[in-house]
Amino acid sequence: MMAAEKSGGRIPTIKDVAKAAGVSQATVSYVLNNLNKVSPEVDAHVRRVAHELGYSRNRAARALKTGRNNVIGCIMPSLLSPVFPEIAQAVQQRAEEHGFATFVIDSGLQTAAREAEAIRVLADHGVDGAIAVLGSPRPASDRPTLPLVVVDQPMDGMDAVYADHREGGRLLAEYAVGLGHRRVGLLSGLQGLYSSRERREGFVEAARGRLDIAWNVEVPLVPSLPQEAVDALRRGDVSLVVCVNDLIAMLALSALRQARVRVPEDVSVMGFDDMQWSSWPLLNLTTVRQPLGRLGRDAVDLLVRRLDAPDAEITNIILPVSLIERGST
Amino acid sequence: MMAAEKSGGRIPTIKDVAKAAGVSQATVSYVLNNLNKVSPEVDAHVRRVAHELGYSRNRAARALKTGRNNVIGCIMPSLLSPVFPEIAQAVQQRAEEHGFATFVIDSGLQTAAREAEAIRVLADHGVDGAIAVLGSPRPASDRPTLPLVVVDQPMDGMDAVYADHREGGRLLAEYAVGLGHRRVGLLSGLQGLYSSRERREGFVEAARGRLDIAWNVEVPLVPSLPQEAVDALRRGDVSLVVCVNDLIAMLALSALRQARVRVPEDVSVMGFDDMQWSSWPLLNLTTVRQPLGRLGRDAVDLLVRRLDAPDAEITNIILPVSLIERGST
DNA sequence: CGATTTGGTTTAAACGTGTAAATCGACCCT
DNA sequence: AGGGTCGATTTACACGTTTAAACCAAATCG
Repeated sequence: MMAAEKSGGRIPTIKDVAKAAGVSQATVSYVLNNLNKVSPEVDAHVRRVAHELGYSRNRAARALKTGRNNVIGCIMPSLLSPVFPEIAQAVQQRAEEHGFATFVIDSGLQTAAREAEAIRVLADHGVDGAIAVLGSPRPASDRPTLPLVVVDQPMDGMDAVYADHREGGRLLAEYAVGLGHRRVGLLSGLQGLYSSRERREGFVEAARGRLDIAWNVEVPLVPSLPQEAVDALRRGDVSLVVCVNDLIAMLALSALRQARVRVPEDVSVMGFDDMQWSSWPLLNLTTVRQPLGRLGRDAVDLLVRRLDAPDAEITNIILPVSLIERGST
Repeated sequence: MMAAEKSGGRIPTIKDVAKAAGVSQATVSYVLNNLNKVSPEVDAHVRRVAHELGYSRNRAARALKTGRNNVIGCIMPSLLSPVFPEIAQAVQQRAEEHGFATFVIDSGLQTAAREAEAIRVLADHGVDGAIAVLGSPRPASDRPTLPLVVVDQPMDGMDAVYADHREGGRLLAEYAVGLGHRRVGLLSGLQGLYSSRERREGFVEAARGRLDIAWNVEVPLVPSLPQEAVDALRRGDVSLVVCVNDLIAMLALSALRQARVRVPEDVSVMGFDDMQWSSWPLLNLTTVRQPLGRLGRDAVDLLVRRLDAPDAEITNIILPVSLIERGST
């Protein structure tokens, strides 16, 4: 009742507020942008009138003028894996602290084309920048015109933040040796992905001469194991299975369960990521933790910095990882 | 090289294109909006020039004129539970088919305030409408000025699409009776939530006189079980535990595992949702499937219909559910 | 053959905002 | 008292589009 109605149901503009308050549009604009250019009494009055009218600034118009939308994008290859939502959540929270809203986009798994598309859509829809977990090595520089912070891998000419995957692989190997394992199997990720490659190489390097890698199956990102992997697990010729990430570890646990192989009595399993569920008793997964929250937060900080200073020098942030011992080993 | 540069590095506007093509802005606009108002040869020429210049329409400006942003919001109480991402993914895909981009927002679990905030943010940021899974019963009608389609529950005066939760509860009860269970425990959801309430009531109604409900613990949405629930599970005085959703079923399985209770030998477990993981051997959960994908798709269809016809009559879509038998019973 | 239609194109006015520059008073100083 | 300062406010233009209305030639018609 008190609000709206005044101008015949139309949505109020700055002009309406100005008229109602008996000042100019500029004054209203100054007030609402918190530039303290106006006297306290006028300020208060304008604010009251604006509130009474239920006025809110039109984003399109202000974006048009300022070239800023205060929206950032967050491109994730999937929301179905639990890892990415954890990052996305951190991104969103930090972005909000900076006054940005977050636009989460699921770019899907068939990397190259859809990622470029996602970037294009974001740019078309006027976001200020984006943080992205990319599958493809290069971001199809078709439209380089969108400030991007890459997460989970370094990339030429771009800000990036990622965990020390190689060190994580090393930690897993050291721990396995310490536990007295000798023959191990690897469920590695697609070697086209930086993180998968690094993790595997870190492990293999540290394992050299101390662990026998009986087999090594490359598992794609889809949430099911290839038959080859299932066969390998069934073979029972290793005392430890090292997985490129917790999701695959979970699939491995599933497959082992189905094959009636006990964990950790018959075989041990290790993962990577320490996603939220890994600590649950049902999984209870020994794993390498990468600080997913910090990954997202640091990425946002980096992006905001870049938006403020487009010519700042490129920054790479490498985050530490740590081994989490649980019941699967 | 061929692109840009021409106007000194500045990002090209419609004016630049017009000048370069030797026509008026209006003509360019007509061409690029696919209104066929211009002759084929001019059309082709304008397109070529626009492409050469690397021109793309400025969203802020066109939003300013048209009042349409071609963006919809998708408000989810969490992305960490696997159910919501499944819906969100469906929403995004369908929205894209309609030419809308999707803005996923994690409203968090502490319902009321943050949901209103999410709606406000979306409205402020100029989305055309939103589809929302709400925790609170009423959407804080502070700012009703955003077309909303509610998912997972009906709501006065709004389009909604949701599964037949009550029928789902009934199915669970029938199935339990058929299996010969007698004493059951309930891990129900917050009774403030429509879906939780309906599921429980459907079950209780159909169970009346045929099943004894030994206990009933209300579990909040956080991903851990309250002590009371764990104690009840440990008591071992029931042959079946019925959970309000698969995530809680998963927690229950975890707790049972920790207590060294075997499933389904010692006790059976049933869930609700049929989220992606429930079919995995590790869980292998008997559950009621609600068509998560259709939920999202229908919601989007409803929303675009409303955007095109703001005065269309309110529609409620109720989707069927079905029982999925697996190994946990 | 002049008047009317028609299709293609342009002109020009919005859309709602931000902000530099101009304006306006009130106040101070010599 | 008159010129100068300074702070508060307004004027007025720009941002990049869309689109109704005007325009103009060429084709059509009575």
